[in-house]
Amino acid sequence: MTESTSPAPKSNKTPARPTLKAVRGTRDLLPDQTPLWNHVESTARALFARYGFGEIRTPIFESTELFARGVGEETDIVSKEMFTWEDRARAASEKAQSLTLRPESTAGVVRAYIEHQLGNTGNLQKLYYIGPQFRRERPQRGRYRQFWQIGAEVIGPQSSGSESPLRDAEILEMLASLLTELGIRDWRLELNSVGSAEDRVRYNAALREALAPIKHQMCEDNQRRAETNPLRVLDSKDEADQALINTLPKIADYLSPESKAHFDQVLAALDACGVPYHLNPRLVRGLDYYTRTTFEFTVTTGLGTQNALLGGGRYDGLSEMLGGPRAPGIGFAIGEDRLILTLQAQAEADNISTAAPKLDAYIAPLTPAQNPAALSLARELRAAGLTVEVGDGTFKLRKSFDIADTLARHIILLGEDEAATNILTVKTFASGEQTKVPRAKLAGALR
RNA sequence: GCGGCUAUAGUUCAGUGGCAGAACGCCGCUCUGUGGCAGCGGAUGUCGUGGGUUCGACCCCCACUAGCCGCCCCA
Repeated sequence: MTESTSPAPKSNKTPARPTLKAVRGTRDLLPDQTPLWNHVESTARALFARYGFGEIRTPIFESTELFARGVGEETDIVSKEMFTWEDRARAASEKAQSLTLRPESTAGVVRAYIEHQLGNTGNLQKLYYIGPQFRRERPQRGRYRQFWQIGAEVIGPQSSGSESPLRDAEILEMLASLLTELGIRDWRLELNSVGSAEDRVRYNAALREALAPIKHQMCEDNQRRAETNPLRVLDSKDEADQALINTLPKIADYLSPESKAHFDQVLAALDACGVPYHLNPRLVRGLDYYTRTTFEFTVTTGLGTQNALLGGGRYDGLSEMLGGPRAPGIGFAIGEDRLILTLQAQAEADNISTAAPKLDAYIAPLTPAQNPAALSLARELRAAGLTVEVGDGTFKLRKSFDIADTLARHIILLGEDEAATNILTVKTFASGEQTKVPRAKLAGALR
């Protein structure tokens, strides 16, 4: 912070500088918001630790090619939603390269897994991350250009058990526990298997064949999807097309015996844990890398049309797509912004405040002469672990009380008497009780 | 990227082609070491930005920007 010692004289003629604002789709989280964010994040961290996950922090930008190869060139995310720029070479030893703000984190995590040869440990890697992601979409409630995801990946060589249906079920059970622990009430788990890469090829062919004679009866979007990505037709919300969509072949009928057995074991483990789910044969994910188990948790409170709270699935071929060893994996990403919106909407419905808790004490020096002693007392109490704010001796007592009541549970009056005797006057707002407390016993009395 | 709605005080919102408003909040006083209630008083602001129409625009028109809703997409 720099202090301006010689303020320029203000002239009425000086045109005001244009106000700078957070750019479209980004926002500031102010101190009235961040306690809830921190609560969500610390709850997630503690829970992930119980499941043996460790935190990974990957760069916020990566080479564009990573996302092109990992997420898929043809996906909307890569083809039209990325913040990409050309980073020019600055020296002969540097190469110009295309860089991109990460639109999701799984590709980066798998890149790190390959780069650091984490598979060579032979152990299953359980990694989680919390951080911002960037997509150039039209902003809306629950959809921002910089948004936050809390995600986790389970990945490793086959010998580590990374392909086991137990991993899928463990992830889903963990998510159910997290949402429950956070107090999300009306979550719903939608579950599907999109099969192995080979299953998908056969299913896609069947879909195209089934769509060919009927697609012209569908809406424009679905006609386009029928050509470019038939799976996405299943996702369509177009009401008029629903009847036709229901006649299309089901992915379940195209799963190989292995894929089906895998999925059945996932379901069996979920049943054993008592985690409720809804099979949704039309649940397909937008990223190319998903295979077999795919899922989505939705909520009905607070999000409007953006009701997907989190999504994820298995990505058995992603490592190879990025030039790495065979390393099956499964992961998810929670839309933290949406999670917060849901919690806030619930709190509002319940008439519960999400405000930060009050400070333990507010110290009110009664005259400016008491200011130094007030700060010294604050230092002592803070060192003892209390949360403390200090007023100012120029404030009138009434103002001190007003401020103190909005901020803190107790007010400590520090005037000449108190300074002389080292016995402080403490008033508790909740009870209205006022007592004299020796300085040495103050910290204990305020807890 | 497409369509619709919206933008006025710190906040929530009224408002009329002719002086910019209310409530809450904020500040002061009544009240010099005991607040919250009450009474009285006070300050709020480029009426989102830029153009246009008009004697005159916060109001009508256009463009832009941003937010919200739906689509698309996704978390």
